[in-house]
Amino acid sequence: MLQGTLSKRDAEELAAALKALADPIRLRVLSFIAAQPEGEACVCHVTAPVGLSQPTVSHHLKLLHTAGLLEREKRGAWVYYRVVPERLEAIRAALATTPVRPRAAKRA
Amino acid sequence: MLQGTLSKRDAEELAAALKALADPIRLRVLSFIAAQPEGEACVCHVTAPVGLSQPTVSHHLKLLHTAGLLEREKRGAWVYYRVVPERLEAIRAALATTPVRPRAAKRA
DNA sequence: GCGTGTCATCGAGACATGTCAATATATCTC
DNA sequence: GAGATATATTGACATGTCTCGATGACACGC
Repeated sequence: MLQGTLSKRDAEELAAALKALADPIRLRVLSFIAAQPEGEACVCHVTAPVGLSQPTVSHHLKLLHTAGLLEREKRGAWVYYRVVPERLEAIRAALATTPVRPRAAKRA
Repeated sequence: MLQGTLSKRDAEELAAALKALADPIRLRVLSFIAAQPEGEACVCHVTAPVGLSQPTVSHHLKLLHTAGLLEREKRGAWVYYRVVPERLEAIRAALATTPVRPRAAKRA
């Protein structure tokens, strides 16, 4: 997708997605959740590893969710977050400089 | 690289690289330069397409250069910038969730 | 050397972001 | 319903980022 000059709208969209990723805390949260055996984690489970207050973690989770990188599922009093690999893959594909191989980005 | 939980340092490094990309102007600048037939462009050539002042464009170019995404070459009064595809590729590789195929990330 | 053109840096203003304490909302248990 | 636990929202503060005009630094041609 980085072949021709990006349109204003495309650039803004891609930048918004990258902005969600461009934070060390959010990257750690994302990788932490992805690394769970069940592939999911509730907020209270994430707070300790990153060493920040619960509201702050909640805020980051919200940003990641809004960016489509995490999906949210409420189960009782808990809220479980799970990574959306397709979304991450789409962002990676958007950064490809070499012509996108037809197969690689196909599965949505 | 997004397999285990990212270390603090790795997360900060990757976040810094993504921060350089996470701006619509910089994405457009990057794609614009990459789209040039010669693969390079001088500052004055970039200013008009993005519609911002010269100091602002210079600032963005500096950020991209600092992040290792652009290389700088001075030729007379002009300064030419060129995309460093390996750097972009490294960032893409760092975002891979699926186990990295041994071949893909090999060429540094 | 002087004017012109290109690029970088500086300083300042406007705005966005990360963080927390305090509070609100929701759920479960008793 | 009261108390306890989990999560989200609010308000406030500090810090970072984007942008510009003004200025500085360098190269070229006369």
